[in-house]
This record gives sequence, structure tokens and C-alpha cells, in this order.
Amino acid sequence: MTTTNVPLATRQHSAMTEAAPAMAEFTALAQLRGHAQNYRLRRRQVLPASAPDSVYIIRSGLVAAEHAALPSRRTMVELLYPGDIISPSLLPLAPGLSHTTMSATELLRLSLSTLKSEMARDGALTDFVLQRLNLQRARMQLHISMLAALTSEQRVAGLLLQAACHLGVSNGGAIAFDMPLSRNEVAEYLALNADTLSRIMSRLVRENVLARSSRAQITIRNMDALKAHCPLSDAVSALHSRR
Amino acid sequence: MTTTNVPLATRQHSAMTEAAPAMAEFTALAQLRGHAQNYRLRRRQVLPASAPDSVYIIRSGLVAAEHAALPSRRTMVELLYPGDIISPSLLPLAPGLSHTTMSATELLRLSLSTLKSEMARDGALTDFVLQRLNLQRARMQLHISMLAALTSEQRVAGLLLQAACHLGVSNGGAIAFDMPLSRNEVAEYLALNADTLSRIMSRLVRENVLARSSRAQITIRNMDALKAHCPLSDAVSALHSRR
DNA sequence: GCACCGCATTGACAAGGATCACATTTGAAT
DNA sequence: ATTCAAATGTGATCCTTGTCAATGCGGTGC
Repeated sequence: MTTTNVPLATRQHSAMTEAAPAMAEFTALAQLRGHAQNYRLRRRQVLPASAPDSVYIIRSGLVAAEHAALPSRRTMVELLYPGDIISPSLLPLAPGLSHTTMSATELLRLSLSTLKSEMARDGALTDFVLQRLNLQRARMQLHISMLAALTSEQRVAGLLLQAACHLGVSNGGAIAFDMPLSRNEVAEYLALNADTLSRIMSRLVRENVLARSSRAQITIRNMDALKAHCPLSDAVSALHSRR
Repeated sequence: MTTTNVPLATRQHSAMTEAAPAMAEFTALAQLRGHAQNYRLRRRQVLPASAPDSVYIIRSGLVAAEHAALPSRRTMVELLYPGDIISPSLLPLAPGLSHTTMSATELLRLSLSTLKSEMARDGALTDFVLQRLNLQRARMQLHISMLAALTSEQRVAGLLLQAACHLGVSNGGAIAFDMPLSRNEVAEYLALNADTLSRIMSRLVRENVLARSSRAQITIRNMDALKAHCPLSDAVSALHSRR
């Protein structure tokens, strides 16, 4: 009963493909459950940032860290997936930064002091937290690398791979998922113009790499071609595979 | 005698402006010193990444995380300053990522297991580590925001502010420092072309915002004008001030 | 059914940077 | 001093991408 809130795309197989393996690796978290509150949020809700001392751990769903860089322009700075740790209170100063759910999301919430005392007691939890924070750091580094070194089309291919890693269900050779982000949100994440994004997606459909049934429903028809479009595809797969 | 290796710019005042306050805040680290080795590296040396289980803490100097995104193009993914924590072994998979010193640098090196056991013993150390990792995360978020939302000139202004925060010594109204990064390295950090960077620097000099004595010697003549060039100057100052 | 709204697509155009080519400076070695 | 290689500055040009505006599509309420 803990897997009902996963995003649309994985509806059919959620129990086995999304939540179950994710939770399996988080045995270190099991003992934390007694000390934590469970939260369920709908799409497009903002995590309370001011709550003093609170830490969130994502159990399922998708959360974005957004930054109002300019009045006219917002930026999606980071995408957070199940297992990821959010600690708004720790951020020394994040002017204009907020965390928003991009799909229905289940969170564990606990206080920083609880986490610390549990970490002192439980070495496995310390391992988990350090490992996880470092994985998140590595993902941000990859994100920067993509923004810095890749063309728009390559970046789009990279995000599609990333989404496929986290949300995709294989469907007879093809891989299908619902993109939880709107066109504008994808553009914010990839630092490109929404119109340009449209053009690129159309091109990928025309080249038969992708197919789209409805707005958000994406099917990757040719995974190899998609990977060929993104020079950093190996790194993306490595850092975003569900383990 | 621990402050002789700081970068050129701060030679005259290093004892008071660079190393001393930095070390003062790291009381949590004091106890770690017994468990750690001290390393001194010259400019342009690569930290051993394969050393299993090792964690580095920067005592002075400047380290860059670089990524060979494409054969032709490398990216500077992160700049690390005194107090920052580097844990190459923790990175689950960072294909092509390496850490290089950008100036003479002093490091503390210790094993991950030592760090963990010390953290279990010492709550203040846990605080320090979590705080620090989060500060580093916030800085990377800001970096992404800058790459995504700002024009080249605004990004350059942002980096100059950042460098001034970490390395600058005020010099009768103006602020002076030696830029430890070469033109190409700055370009890699800001995701722009080295030629374009040259033009922007020339423009800033022409506008009398900056002056340059030698190649790397930069003096900020008009701090307010420089801040006006960068829409995210407040965030830069907040996340990069020496505290 | 229709009108409506928000969101996505597409085209024409402009502009910011990248690229290339070449000149210039720097500083270390001789 | 002189030389040389490497790093940097700068101009002309091209191209990718952003901008603006018009159109198309998909739901929702009437």
C-alpha cells in the first residue's frame, strides 16, 4: 500500500519496478521509520522550507529544486528521485530556492537532530546518508557537464535517457514512460528555450527515435539511436540507474 | 608555518585574511588532525582518485573538479575552497572526473572509516560535515543557475565576485587578487568560449570596472558596477563569503 | 455541438556566442 | 639580450539558439 502514489507512467508495474527495489536498498532507513513522519503530496506542491531543522527523504515520486534566478527566468537546478535526501534547513542561504513535487510524492520527514543521533548509533545509516549525498552531488556534476558541453539536442537526449532510467517500463523492445515535467519545466532543467525544445522533440519523433501518444506519454522506439544522440549517455545511465 | 602555500594573490596578508579565519571556524576539525595526514601539493597536481576510501579536506588553496565531457571539451564542474570536503571514493561512478589543484594547496587526508567513527563520537564533527556538504551543494546549485540563466558577461562578473570573496584583499577601496585560473580554465568553468571571455574581460577593463596589472593580477576598481553586472551577485556573496 | 482556455507547435527573424585566422604579448630558456 | 613556445587578444564570419507572433491542438464547461 505504499506504492499507490507513484507517477502515472509506472502504474502497471509500479510494485516491482519502482518502489520495491528502491525500498529494498534502503534497509538503513527501516529503523528510521519509527522516528519519521510519512507525508503524501500531490503534484505541484511546495515543501515547507522554513520548517526549522527538518530533513526529507523521498520514498516515491519526483521533486525538483527550483531557483528564481531572475524575475523573468526560473531554473530547475536539480531533480530528486526516490532515496534522495532534502535538507532545506541545512542550506546556509538559498535565496529564491524552493522544492516542488513534480508528481505525486511520498516523503519521510524527520528532524535533523533525530537523523544525527540515529547516525551516531547506526553506522549503516551514516553510510547511506554519505553515499546518497555523494550520488546526488555526482548527478549535479553531470548536470553541469551536460549544460556546459552539450548542444540542445544532446541535452534533450540526455534527459530522456535519465527519465527512462527512473520511470521507464520496457514494453516489447521499446521503453515507455510518462514525462512528469511539462515542456516548460524540461526547458528550465535543460537551460534551453521551450520553443527550441519543441522543435527538437518534433525532430526526434520525425527521426523515429521517439513516439508520443498523448502530451506526456513518451515511448523510446530506438534506444541506441537515442544514446547516440547524447555523448554522455554512459554517465547518465551509470548515475541514474535504479539499483 | 602552515600558511606559506597559499596562492600568490594573498601573499602579503595571508596569515590574517586567508588561513587564520578559515582555520578558526574548523574547530571540529582540530581533533581530526591526529587521525589525518597533511598533504602539500603544488599547482596543477591531480588528487589520487583510486585511493580506496580516502577523504580529503582542503586546508588552504584551490581545487577544481574537472570532467572530460567530450574528447575535445573539458568542463570545470566545481571549484573547491578551504574547508571543502572531497571524497572521490564515495562517488559511485564518475567517469572521467578528476580533482586538480589550481594553486598550491594544503590538504588533510583521512580514511572514510576514520571519518565515520569520529563522526559517531563527535556530534560537532557530524554537524560540520553535513553543513559543509550542504554548502557545497548550494554552491553547485548556484553554479547551475548561473550557467542556465545568465549571459556570458553576467557569468564572468559572477566568477569575479566569487574569486574576490575567496581571494581578495582590499586595497584602499579596491579589491585585488591573483586569479589562479587561466583564461581557458575560467572559460571551462563558465561554459563559454575562451575568445569570448577575452573580449568580455577587455570590455570590463575598458569600462573601468577592473584593472589588470599582469596576466593574472586583477583589481576590482568598482565593486558596485561589477555587482550590477551580475543579477545573482547577492547569492554569490552569500554562498562564497569567508566566514 | 460550440466557444474557451492553457499549452504546444512552427515559422521568420535577430542576436549572442562560437569558430577560425592571425596578431600580440608573456615569460622561461638560452 | 634574444629566441621561442605557449598563452592571450581581437577582427570577421557563421551558426546555433532565443525571441516574437501566429497557428494548432486538447481538454473543459456551457
